[in-house]
Order: sequence, then C-alpha cells, then structure tokens
Amino acid sequence: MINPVLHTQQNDASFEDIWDELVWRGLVHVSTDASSLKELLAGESITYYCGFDPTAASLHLGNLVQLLVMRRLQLAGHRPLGLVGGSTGLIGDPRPTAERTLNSPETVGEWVANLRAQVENFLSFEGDNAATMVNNLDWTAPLSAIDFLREIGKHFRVGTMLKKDAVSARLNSDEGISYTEFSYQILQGMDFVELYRAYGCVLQTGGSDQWGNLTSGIDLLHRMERVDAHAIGTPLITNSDGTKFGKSEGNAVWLNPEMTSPYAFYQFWVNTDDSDVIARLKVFTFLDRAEIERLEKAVADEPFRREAQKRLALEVTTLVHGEAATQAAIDASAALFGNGDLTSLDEATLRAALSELPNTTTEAGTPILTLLVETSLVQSLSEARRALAQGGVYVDNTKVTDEDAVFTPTLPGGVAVLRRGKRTLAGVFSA
RNA sequence: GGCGAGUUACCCAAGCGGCCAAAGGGAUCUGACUGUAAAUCAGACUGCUCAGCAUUCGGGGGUUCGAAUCCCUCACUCGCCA
Repeated sequence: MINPVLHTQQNDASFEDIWDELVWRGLVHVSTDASSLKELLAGESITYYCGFDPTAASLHLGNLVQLLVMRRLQLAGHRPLGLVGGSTGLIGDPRPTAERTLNSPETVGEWVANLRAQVENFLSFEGDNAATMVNNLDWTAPLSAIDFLREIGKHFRVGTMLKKDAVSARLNSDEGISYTEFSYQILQGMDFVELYRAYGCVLQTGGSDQWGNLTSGIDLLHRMERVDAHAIGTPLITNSDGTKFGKSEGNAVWLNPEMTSPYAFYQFWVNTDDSDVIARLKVFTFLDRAEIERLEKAVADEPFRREAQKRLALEVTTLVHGEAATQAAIDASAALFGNGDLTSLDEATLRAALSELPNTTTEAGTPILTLLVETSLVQSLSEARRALAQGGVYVDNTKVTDEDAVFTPTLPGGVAVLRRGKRTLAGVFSA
C-alpha cells in the first residue's frame, strides 16, 4: 500500500540544495549551525529522524508540517526514521500551561498503531534511502529504573533541564510540574542516542516548540558518543489574523478521514485567507518556486478567482486523502457552491455531494430545527432557534424564516441541503 | 507553621443582599458588504415545551421573603512572614 502521490513529488531543482529550499519555504525557524547543516545536507546521504507522540487517535495538520519536512529531506537523498512515541506517549511532553492527564497504556498503544500507519503514508519505503519505522518503547521498556538512572540520568544536569522553556514556564506557573513530565526530555534525548547507535542518525527535525527536547538529544549524544549531531526546528504555523492555524469550526483538522472528512479537509484549505495562502503553498505542497510565484501574482491580480486557494486545497487533499477522495470533495464543492441552483443537479450528483457532508436520514415532516441539531450544524435547539432568528438557516438555498418549518423533500431523490451561515452545510436524506 | 488576598460563563475580567442569566474586552457564530477572503459595521453568544420557565458565579452546608453578593466549612491558588 504505497501512496501513489509520493511518485509525483520532487524538490525544486532551481535551489542550490535542500537547505536553501527549506529556508525559502519558511520551514526553518531554529537550527543548529546553519552553514554546517547546509553542508551536511548537500553531501552524502545521512540518516535523520522525527518523532510523533500519541497524544490523540490521529495526527493533525501541525504534524503534517513535520511529515513534509521529512519527505523533502528524503527526496534530497537522505534516509528517514519515522519514530512513534510508544514510551514518550506514556509520559507526556510538558506543555507550558498545564500537566497532561495520563492516558492508559491500551489507549496509547492503539494510538501508536494509528500514527504509525499515518506516518508510513507519507514516506517512501523503497530504494537506497528507504524509510524505517521505529518505536521508542522498544528500547525504553526493557530498561530498568536503576539502569536508566545510572547510564542515562548521570549525563543530565538538573540545572540544564530546568532551563528548558516548557519546564521553566511550568515551574513559574500555579500548576507546577510533576517529576514524570520533568523526565520527558531525558527520554527524548535517549531516543537520539539510540538511533545514532542503531542507524547512525545525526539529525532530528521537529516543531520549534520541541527545541528544548531536540537539543537535549544533541547534548546527550555529545556526552555519550562525542558526536556533533544536528537539529532543525520548524516554525509554529500561525494565521496572519492571529487566530490559531489548523482549526475548523473550533475543531482540530485531523488527517484521519473518519475524524475530519476529506470534504471538510478540502474546504478548510479552500477557505485560506489571501494573506496566508502563499505561505501555506510553500509549506504544504511540492509545487516549485516558479509555480508558487505565479500563484502569488494570481492572488494579487485576480483574487476573486481564488486560484491559489483551490490549488492549495487540491494539492494537500490529494496528498493526504488521495485523488479519488479529492475529486469527490471537489465535485461536491462545485455542486453545492457552484451556481446555487440545486434543482439543476441530477440525483446522483446530489446524493454524492451530500454524502460528503455531515448528514442524517429522516422522514418528511421532521422539524428543520431538529435536523440542524441532528446534523451537528448547531449544538442545541436553542442555538438552532437563534441561528434561524438571525437569518442564518437555509434549506436548499432558501432562507428559512418559520421556526416551525418542517422537512419536505423537493429535490430529486428526496434529499435536502441544509445550511447554516454562508458555508456550513449538511445533507438530509429521506428515510 | 502564621497572617493576608483570591476562586465568576470558552479565556481575561466587573459585580459585593433584590434593578444579575450576571458589565466590559477577547475568541466564536450570524447578518450586511464581498471573492466560500480580509477589514469594517450590526446582532447573538446556559438550556428548554422560548415574550415564559429551569439551572448557573470553586464544592458542601446555613442566614434571609430574597444570595454571585452575608455566615460556616472543605478544596485549590497567589502574596507576605517563619
């Protein structure tokens, strides 16, 4: 099960090397010495790794940034190690704000399996620099507490550990920090050493919020193996209006199609602000510099065409969900947002489009307010009433003004298109 | 261990016996304008059988016709002193 999209990807040959490309794409926020990294990456194939901790059942868009950095490095001839945090996920990376709730080993185990499958989807396991998947539980589980303290702990200075941002933020907060989370950086440091010994791994990539953990690995490697290793920290992706990137309707955008449908995923990208879309193309697509610059001009000259947004949505959705699912999302979008005349659509197109949306099946006569709740377009009947009173509820593109309105199928196939606001849609099928 | 201050809706933050479902700001949602942008302006933002009713102001108990507001108690947080 190889992701066919992988074969279409390549780095932009107009750059001197992969380092320059990463910098141009805005993917380097912090790193170890830039000139030696540039040299390293331009030279012989090296082995690098990036870890993914199981903090949820699926990876999300933040993780996708890491996956694409890994893939770009692989395309440049280097060898990726995809690490899933079977052990670090049991401990929990300290967040600056609050202590994490520990998840059960069963849950973590399940999530590790999910993540592993997702990571595999973005890397190539063929050729000289085929990727390898590893799980840090494999080398931490057999380790006894005494061995851990003697062999690993001895190399860590508490003073250094206390200076890490996440740790010091927590120490200065009301929350404090548990010994468990405080130890996290040691575990991650160990990973780097282990991967160096087993695979000759000399580079770790990750989010810049992981910088403290990246460097603790480098420090440990220096102490234990006298090796100078490297790290690249990618920037936290932010929206230009200051809101959090990667949220749709207040929820995280997941890579798992069961958790965020391909349609919702596609729509998320289509709705990218003009002021952000170019930066997103650089980070999330394999389009080359010339093409992205052309799209940048298109945004400036003909913003109403939304060419860059559509291209971005097409590229990223294809990358994550494949061509078929992307085409379905595009068709559904075209049908539902096209000319607004739903009656001109044939039954098959309509049914296909609606099945991409959150939907429900019901009988004629069901109140519209109830259907809004059932399709999760709103969270309560009160909210449904409010939305309707504010003129934000539509059935088949016609504004609903009567609170007592009920579902009466008029479109082909007895379906209905329910809408809240401008672009939040749901489907209703007749029972 | 002693003394003082605090715990309000998603977040920040007013309120200090009835006029409080609770000011203000942010986030969010809707409407207008648009390009399924942004900015701006307007409205909404606990639930329900919705011009009314029910349940909220750290937990529990009490005073009162009536409490977010007063008293007791428990929990947690922050200061100052040991």
